[in-house]
Amino acid sequence: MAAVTSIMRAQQLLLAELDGLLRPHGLTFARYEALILLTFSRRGALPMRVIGERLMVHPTSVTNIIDRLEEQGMVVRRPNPRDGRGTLAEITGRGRRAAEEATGDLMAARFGMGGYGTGELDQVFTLLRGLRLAAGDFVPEPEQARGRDPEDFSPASAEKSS
Amino acid sequence: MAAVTSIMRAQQLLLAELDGLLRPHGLTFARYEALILLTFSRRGALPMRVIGERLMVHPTSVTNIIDRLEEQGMVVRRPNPRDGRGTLAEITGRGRRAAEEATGDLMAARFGMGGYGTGELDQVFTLLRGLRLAAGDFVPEPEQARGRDPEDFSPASAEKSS
DNA sequence: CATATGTCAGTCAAACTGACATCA
DNA sequence: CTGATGTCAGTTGGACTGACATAT
Repeated sequence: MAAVTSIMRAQQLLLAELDGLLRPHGLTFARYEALILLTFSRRGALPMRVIGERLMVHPTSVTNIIDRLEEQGMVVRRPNPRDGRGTLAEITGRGRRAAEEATGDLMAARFGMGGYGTGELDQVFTLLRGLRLAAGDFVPEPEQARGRDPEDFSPASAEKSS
Repeated sequence: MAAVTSIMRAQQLLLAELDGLLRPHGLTFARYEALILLTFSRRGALPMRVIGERLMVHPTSVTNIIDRLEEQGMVVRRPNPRDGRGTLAEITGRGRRAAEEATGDLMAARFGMGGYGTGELDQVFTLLRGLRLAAGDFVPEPEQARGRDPEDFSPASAEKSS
């Protein structure tokens, strides 16, 4: 139970700090995650369904998140040329700029994990990996290849399959 | 960033599972935490302010949580005899029963941490302890209920400055 | 007086259910 | 036809701000 409480509280504290850092950029962590996901996709665009899968959020939450990003001009909706039912969310120049600036601030604040060394950050990731995998989360490989972004290989395959 | 994402996602998945387990008991995790806190207090009653401190939640959130628990008859409000401004939240028999039954269900489900051994649970707690302490959270002493696992290698470093 | 406690009204972002139109 | 996709309307639980009454 102490472990569960630790995860809950750690998230609560982290989210408060990160949302505070993101607010000046007009973003919340949920919207920031979606923006980063689009940033790392090949074409800067992903089907709504894929965004929901990767971020593990409900379809209506994806609609909500993209609604807000679209109002802010950080994303535009386009019909999916490969699937008449589908909609693509595509990041705009303004979206890329916002993501870039926000990431700069987050990195300067060490993502709220100041005081943790590389080894410890690695332990956190590794320890929680099992929990995420058991729940069907898409978990990237542990980082080591610097040139390759671990989240960059999925969108294409997901698009073709639909 | 991967570590932060892991904490966020782990919490999201855990919370969904725990809330699902608690729903039949008419509880959410937030309300369950408050109930447990009262259970472990000496007199089964605590000032609202203390509840907010321990759970790291906003005063208005405490009001909200206690409102709901009171509507459910699991808690009653009493004036604090020691402070004319203050209010005590006191757990009722029904509240104790609900907490007990809910805890039974959670333990049966291993608090959503099935697949984790004692040593790993200990690592999670120890690793996140530094983050919580840095934010001023009230963190209990590490558990020694079961035999200590000599598995943790860098517990001290997580506690150090941050 | 200033400060602390708790509540109230209202806002906000998010997660959800159920229904639905559309298309594969 | 069934099933997948995305949206809409509405609800819920929680976090928050600002104002406030009351008491230390």
